[in-house]
Order: sequence, then C-alpha cells, then structure tokens
Amino acid sequence: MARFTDGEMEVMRILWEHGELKPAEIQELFPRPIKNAALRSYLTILVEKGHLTRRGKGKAFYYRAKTKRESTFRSMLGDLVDTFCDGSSEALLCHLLAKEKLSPEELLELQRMARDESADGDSSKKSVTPKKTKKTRRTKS
Amino acid sequence: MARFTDGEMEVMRILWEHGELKPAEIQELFPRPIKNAALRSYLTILVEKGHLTRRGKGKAFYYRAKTKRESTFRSMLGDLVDTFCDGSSEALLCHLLAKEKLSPEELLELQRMARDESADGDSSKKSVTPKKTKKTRRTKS
DNA sequence: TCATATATGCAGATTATTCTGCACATTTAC
DNA sequence: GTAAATGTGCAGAATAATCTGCATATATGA
Repeated sequence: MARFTDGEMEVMRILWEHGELKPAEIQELFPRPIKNAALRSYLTILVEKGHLTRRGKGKAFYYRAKTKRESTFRSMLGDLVDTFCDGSSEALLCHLLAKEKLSPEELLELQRMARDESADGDSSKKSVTPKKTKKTRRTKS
Repeated sequence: MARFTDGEMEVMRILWEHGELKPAEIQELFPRPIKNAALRSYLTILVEKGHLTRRGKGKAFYYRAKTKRESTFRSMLGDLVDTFCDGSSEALLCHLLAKEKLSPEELLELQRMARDESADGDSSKKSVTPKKTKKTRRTKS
C-alpha cells in the first residue's frame, strides 16, 4: 500500500516527527538543499496519493501526514520479509539474532522490555525505537 | 548501493534462485505475464547498472546476478533500520520480539540455531530462511 | 498606500522506468 | 536451400518522479 520514493520518504519522515508544517519549514528541515517549488511538487503528489492532508492556516498551507509511520514501517518490513525471508518474519528475527551479539540474559531482558513496551496503550503513536538500548548506529554508506 | 524497482527486483530474485538464465527462461518464471522485449529492457538496464553480467552461450545471452542476494538484503534492511529505527538494528530486533509470540525457551533455541547457522562456512550463498522454523507466512496484502 | 517578503499555481523540462513494435540475425527442421 | 522458431538490437511511446521558472496573490510594515 505505502510505497515512497526517496524524496517522498524524506517529507514523510519530517512530518511524522514534526506533525504539521508549511512548505518553507519542511524545506529547512530537508536533509539536502532543495528549492521551495521542488519540495512543493513532492507535497502535491503526496496529497494526490492520499499520504498527506493540508489545510490553510493564515497565508500558507500546512501539511500533515495522513499515512501513519507505524503502518508504513510494517508494510515495508513485510515487503522485505516477503522478498528475502520467504514471508517468515521469524526468519528475519533469526537473522538479527545471528548478527546481534547478545548474551542469552541480554536477549531475555530485551524480550521482556519489548513485551512491556507493546503492551501499554496506543502503540501506533509511539516510536519503534526503545530508549536505552541503542547500540549499532549505522553510518551512511 | 543496491536499489531496485519492482520489476528489477523480480528479475534479481529469479536469477538469485536459478543462477544463470536466458531471457526466455526468466520470462517463464516471471510472476506476471510479461513480453520478452519488455523483460529484456529490464535486463539491459540491470547490466548497465552493474547488477547483472551476461555472456553469449550458443545463440542466446545468458544472464547472471552480479550483485549478491545477501548484500542486497543487508543494504535494504539497513535502509529500513535507518529510516524507522534510528539506525539501531537492536530496535528492530525489539520490534520483532514484541510481535513474535515466543516463549523464552523458544527464543533461546532460536538464538542457538541462528548462531550455528551463521558460524559455519560461506553464509553469503545460503538462504536467510531457517529450515524448520517457519510460522507466520504472510499473505500478499 | 506602496514596497517587500512570503506563498501559491501552473506550465513544462529532464530523467528514469516500463513497455511496445519491428527489423534483422541465427539456429533447426524439412 | 528454405521456412519456422528463436533471439537480438533499436527506436521510441507512456507514465511517473524530480526539478525549474515565472506569474500572481496576500499579509506586513513603513
């Protein structure tokens, strides 16, 4: 359902994080220099595709993500699993277990944390990233 | 590094699985009906991009994947992790742990299997999918 | 009121992807 | 040798993504 090009994904990321912005604000947050009009053509397409909504507020239009971050994540993860793991997300888990050098104790602790995090309340609004367990920050290849 | 469109990905999947094929053979394995010439335009582009090699064998050209399945998987998984998990693959692991309903015993068994699998020999040629642990086969959404 | 800054609307250029059509070459069967 | 089957090369159409330029509208401040 949710497929994005690179430029579109950058826009979505910014709006997922900041909620509601006008083009000039998105432009400033954009990871590379981009002309205002070029950015607006992304926005127009994303509105047409139904991934964004916009409303006039004062002089400008303000844009907001309609497609949710969590559902996009699930969808893209599902595509990856279908392509490389024969549809089994357990196979992906297996792959990560092999890569992450965790002791059995750390692993079980992580599972407990993951359970707690997914148990309470509205998980769709929450970040996927746990708070205290960052480790392998990737550098841009 | 490795980015593929849908059509290109289908070609790569087929060649990853079957090794070396000529256009007509790929055409038959393609998941949807596609004309031979349309398929060949994919192949031409993939060769230009450096993802395939080809060699004349008899009358026809035979194509082979140059870009490896494992490195593509890692690259795409890395992109996903960068976009949605703040670069931490441990965060993705956390997400999967929350989704997969595994007992601690099953989890540790899975970790042991994952370790064994990644330990022996040339892992780049092996499937990411473990043999006995399939469970949540996704249906095409 | 008028100039300036800010925002939008729109036309279209550029490139990449996907796909079609057709001419021509080579192998194989008769 | 000749026809049919199979394969290649190439030109280009259709669509989508990316980006540019410019005309115009509106709010703000002197």
